[in-house]
Amino acid sequence: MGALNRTFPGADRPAQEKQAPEPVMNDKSKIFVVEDDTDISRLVRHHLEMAGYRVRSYSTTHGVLADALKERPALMLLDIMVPGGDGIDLCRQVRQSGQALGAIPIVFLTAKTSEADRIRGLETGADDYITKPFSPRELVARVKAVLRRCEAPLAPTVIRSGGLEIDALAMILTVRGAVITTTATEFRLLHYLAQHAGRVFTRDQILDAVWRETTFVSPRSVDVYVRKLRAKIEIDPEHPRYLRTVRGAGYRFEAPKK
Amino acid sequence: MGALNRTFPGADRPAQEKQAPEPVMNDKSKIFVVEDDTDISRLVRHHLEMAGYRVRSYSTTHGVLADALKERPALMLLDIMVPGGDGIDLCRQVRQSGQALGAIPIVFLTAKTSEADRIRGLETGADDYITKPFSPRELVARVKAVLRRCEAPLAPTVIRSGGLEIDALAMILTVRGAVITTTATEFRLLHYLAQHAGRVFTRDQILDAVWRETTFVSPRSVDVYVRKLRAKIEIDPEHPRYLRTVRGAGYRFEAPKK
DNA sequence: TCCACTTTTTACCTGTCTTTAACATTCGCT
DNA sequence: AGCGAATGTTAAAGACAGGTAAAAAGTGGA
Repeated sequence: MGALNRTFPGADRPAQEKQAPEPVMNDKSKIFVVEDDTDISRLVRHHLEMAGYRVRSYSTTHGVLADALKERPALMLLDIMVPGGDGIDLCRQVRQSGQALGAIPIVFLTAKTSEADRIRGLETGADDYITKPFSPRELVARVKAVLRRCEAPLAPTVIRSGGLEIDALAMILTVRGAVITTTATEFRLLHYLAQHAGRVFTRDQILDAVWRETTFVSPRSVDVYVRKLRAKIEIDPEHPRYLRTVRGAGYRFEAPKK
Repeated sequence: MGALNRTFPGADRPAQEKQAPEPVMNDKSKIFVVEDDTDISRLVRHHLEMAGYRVRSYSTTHGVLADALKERPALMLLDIMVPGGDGIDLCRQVRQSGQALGAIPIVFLTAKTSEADRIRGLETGADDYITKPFSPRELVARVKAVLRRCEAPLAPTVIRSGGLEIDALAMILTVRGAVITTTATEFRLLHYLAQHAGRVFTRDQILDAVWRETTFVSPRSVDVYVRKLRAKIEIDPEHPRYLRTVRGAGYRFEAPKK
């Protein structure tokens, strides 16, 4: 993905379409946290680090923008009220910083449940909004979710594999030339497995990745969806060649050899 | 709905890719539960056991820390209010116990929805927070999720050794160019031994590492699996060069020299 | 509201895997 | 060589994982 320069900046793009910052790759695991309450800051840092991110903390907005330009974090977590200019201002600055940072995902963090704040935050272009108190699980889940959402355009938008064409942006599945309709869950599942073709996932891992957070679903649901997908994509659903069962482990997507 | 509130019938603990045993190994399936309400305690125990965990219950915090140091559970579920010092204190002690236990995941359990408690709990370093009443499914799902998050995200690389290729991510075994199908247990066994090539393991050590903890299996089962593997990977199963028997001790994996 | 559709659970069925136990063989020792 | 212990081998019973279908539960629109 070494594309150097995409021709046009966000000019005619719909605002919400997260455009991958092509020119300079961000650091996929670095997260900036701007939060003045040191307890919360430590807490957040700890859990993000446990989840495998590298964290840089700030207690004011001072210097954040400059550092961000240099270090290109993957995401910013901003307390909506911090000394030295509040998070909303910072968010706005980031969004206006042009191509360099404009697309970076921003998540607000706040004790307030106030609708007004919430709306202001989202209007400035935040990607999500977490109100304190939050569980670490929720925090990490949402950070992951936002990153996942923003990652999609980075990955090739269309996965082509042995007669399948999975267009994630358009959510269109084409099987050997024919467009096949799928439900949202079916599509996400297929997309996820195909994206990591060759790797085995347990049902639990699949639930984590494909199902929405906060739902607690029996692992056997995965089986049901695999079956539905097989009916749609396999030449002979009795002898699946794309969606392989790995007995005792889970499922694996394979591109069948000719 | 005859089965009232069962979780998933004992079945579904997917054969998790048993990862390399890290320096200090906790007991991957043992959970401590500290809860004074015996009804809830029994309920929790029951559902965790159904999900394949071994549970040790306490009705006060007394002795918990000492036991934890000895038994190294994989996770602790603490009621936030228990007699004999509350769960938050215990959590803090655990977190301050240094390397030994400091990283152990802790999940709070509470009837309170009080914001204050919630924040206090999370600030002491809990990993999640479940408020009563909770559904058994949620309980199990969250415990699993926390454990999964804390697992070492070690990327098992492909092990290549004298004509064998053991790809743990894909769960594919290739022997001198040919893909060989294996059962999950066969694969885990081979993977484990190959990962620690050159070292002898007793049957009991192998059972501990490769079999799931909750089952009690005769050590001779190992012999049977070694035989199956030999049939699949050895050039001459009569004179094994990969899976060597160490009489009186156990087995050892070796990469045969050309 | 009803209807159509998606999601999720549940139960049953089948083929495969696991485990044990019995018997055979080999090894190390005296 | 002979003995006992450790390991190899085999087969069979039972457990279990996964496929499947159908019901139940949830959703959204007309």
